[in-house]
Order: sequence, then structure tokens, then C-alpha cells
Amino acid sequence: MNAARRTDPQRRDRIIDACLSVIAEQGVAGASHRRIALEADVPLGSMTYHFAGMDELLQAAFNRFADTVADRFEARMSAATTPHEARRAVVDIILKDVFTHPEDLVLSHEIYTLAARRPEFRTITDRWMTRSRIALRRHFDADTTMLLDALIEGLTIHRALTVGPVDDALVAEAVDRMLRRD
Amino acid sequence: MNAARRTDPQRRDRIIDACLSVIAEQGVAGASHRRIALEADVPLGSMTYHFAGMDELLQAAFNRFADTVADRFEARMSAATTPHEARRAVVDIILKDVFTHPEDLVLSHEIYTLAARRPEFRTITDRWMTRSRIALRRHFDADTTMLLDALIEGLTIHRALTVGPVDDALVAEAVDRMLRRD
DNA sequence: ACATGATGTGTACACTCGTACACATGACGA
DNA sequence: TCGTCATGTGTACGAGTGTACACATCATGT
Repeated sequence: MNAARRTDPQRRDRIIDACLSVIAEQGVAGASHRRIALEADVPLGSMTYHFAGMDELLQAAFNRFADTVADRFEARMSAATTPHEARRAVVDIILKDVFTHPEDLVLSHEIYTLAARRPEFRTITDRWMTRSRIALRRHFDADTTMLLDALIEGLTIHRALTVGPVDDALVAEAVDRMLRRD
Repeated sequence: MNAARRTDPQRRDRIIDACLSVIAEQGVAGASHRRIALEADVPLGSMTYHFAGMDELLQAAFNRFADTVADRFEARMSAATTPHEARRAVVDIILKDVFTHPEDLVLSHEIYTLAARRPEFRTITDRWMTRSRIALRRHFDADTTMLLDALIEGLTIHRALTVGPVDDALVAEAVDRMLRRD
């Protein structure tokens, strides 16, 4: 009957985007084929046609998410040319990027939870963390890179879960302490 | 027929424990009334009898979990009497507590994910974080407490998601840098 | 001994889910 | 123009879900 649009090359992409959107709203638990299909304005049958199963779709979605975030991260670190700018870039990543995209916080937690339990999703987080570290490594030594990476993670998470907002100056202070070599 | 054990005052507790156990294995997504009932060796009807709904059960379970972890945290910090011991205690929390109880990692992520999306679960994480900070505050100033708390979080998470193990000495190094005032 | 009411349980209902698969569609070569 | 077949879709099925609620059970007071 209504099998209108025949070739829709962006359909796969739209499904992935819809998937992320649904996960941001409802969580992985609430991300069903039917809801995603509705969100993407695509028939239910398309789901299994484009993706062998829910897992394949989740992998595709979180890979796209991780790439997006890592791109932003890299862009900020690449733009810095002096040590001072690099320090500022790290602070900005914590204060601006995360705050500007609150839905990313939720998505981060979802992928972490998935990765914590299921190794097949850990390749996604591995690649993501590796990219972040390479970007940091352009400006800092190996140890500092490792520690900054962890610090960014912790501050980000706590900013998300804390009711009262964390003092912006304190974030800068934390980065400064990390940069102090002994 | 077999309505044996009439009064079983520990039943509610057993359900909560079973709930945590199932979540650790299968995640919140896989924690159904039926599976938990099976794990707790309790009839399905008991679920709705003791808990008004899934949410109430989840709240009870994660409250217990948060209390358990916070107890351990407090115990370690209280045992320290000198600054040096306090520093050591922080390192141990990261290196020993988390490593010894790997299932706690998964549970942490699950509650974070829940709290990130739904405010009614954030009271649990709030109370948890508050307790941790009070315990740290016995030994460190307010700013340092905030930063250490975030650092512990970040290092813990990255240790969980990273393939290669983080160098133990590096953890100590991170804590030291945090403790250096300007 | 027995009635009674609190305590706890089995089951049924309405619903959502992932997935398979028979079939419709229309682009394209002849 | 028309036949063919890759591309895409509607639907149905079995499994699993939360929850409500009629009922069984037995501790207790008389």
C-alpha cells in the first residue's frame, strides 16, 4: 500500500540519530525498536532490515555519540598552542562542553553502564578514551595526561549529580594542582 | 497449598539483597519482579506486597547499596589519624575498595545513570556524596575535599573501563598533586 | 474449639517486546 | 514496454512484563 519513499539513503543515519534521541530521553531500557521507529518516522520493519538486532543498533549509536564528543574534545585541544591555552582548554571542556550539552551527560552514563558490564561495548569507550588522551598528550606528559583525563571525568560527573553548582574557579584550581609537577 | 513459612521478617531484606544481586548481574534493565523473586526464593505476589512498585524497590535497593559503600568509605577515613594516614586512606579507597568489590562498580554506574535522568533517585546520590565529603572534611579543607572527591570518582571509573591497569603509583601521585596547596 | 481478620500467595489480564517472514514495490536492463 | 529481482514493509507470533485481586492460610483472642 503506502510503500512510498523507495530509496532513502539517509534512513540508516536517521535511525541512529533517533536511537540516540530516544536513549537520551528514556534510557537504553526504554529504547525499543518501536519507539525508535516512531521517532525516526520509519516503519518497524526497517529496524531489522538495517540492523541485525538491538545490539548492532546500540553499537552504531554509541559509536556515533563517542565520535561526536571526541571530535569536540580534539577540536578544543588542537586549538590551543601555548601551555596556558592548553590549561584553559581543559577547563573549558569541563565547564562549557558538558554544560552546553546536558543530554550528553545522560548518554555518557548509559554507555559507561553498558561498557562496565559488557566487554563488546568497551571497544567504544576504549577508542573514545584513547582519542582524548592523544589530544591531551600533545600538550602534557604521559602521567599528567592520564591524571587530567581522570580528573575531567570526575569533575564532569559530580557537576552532573550535584544539586548546587560547583564553583567554576574551583575547577580551574583543580586543573592547576594537577599540572604542578613535583 | 504450599503457603508454608508464615512469618518471615527478613523477607523484605532478602528481596532487597536479591534485587541488588540481580542488578549487578543483569543491570536495572534485566531486573524484573519475576527474576528477583526467583533469586530471593519468594513468590511473585510478595513483590507487590512488600513494595508498591518497581521504583520503590529500586530506591530501597540503591539506598542500601549507597549506605554500604559510604560506610566503608567512612570507616577508612575515620581510621586515619594523621595527614599521612589520611592521604594513604584516600589512595586505598581507590586502589583497594573498588578493586575488591568489582560488582560495586557496575552498581555505581547503574545508580548514576538512574540519577542522571531521574531526580527522585538523585537524593540517593546526594546523600552518598555528602557522607563522603563529610568524611574527607575531617582531614582536608573544603576545596581540597571537593577536588579529592571528584578525583576519586574519575580514577575509579577509568580504572574500571580501561583495559590496561592504571599504575598504582600514579594514583598516589594524583592524590599528592591534589594535596599540594598553592 | 473456633471465628476472625491480618498476612501472604497464585493466577490471570492487558500490554510491550524482538524478530521472522511472506509479500508489495518500483528501478532498471532488455 | 515489460519482466525481474533487489529493496523495503506490514503483520503475526511467542515470550516476557507489571500489576491487580480473589483467595488461602494461620496466629490470635475469646
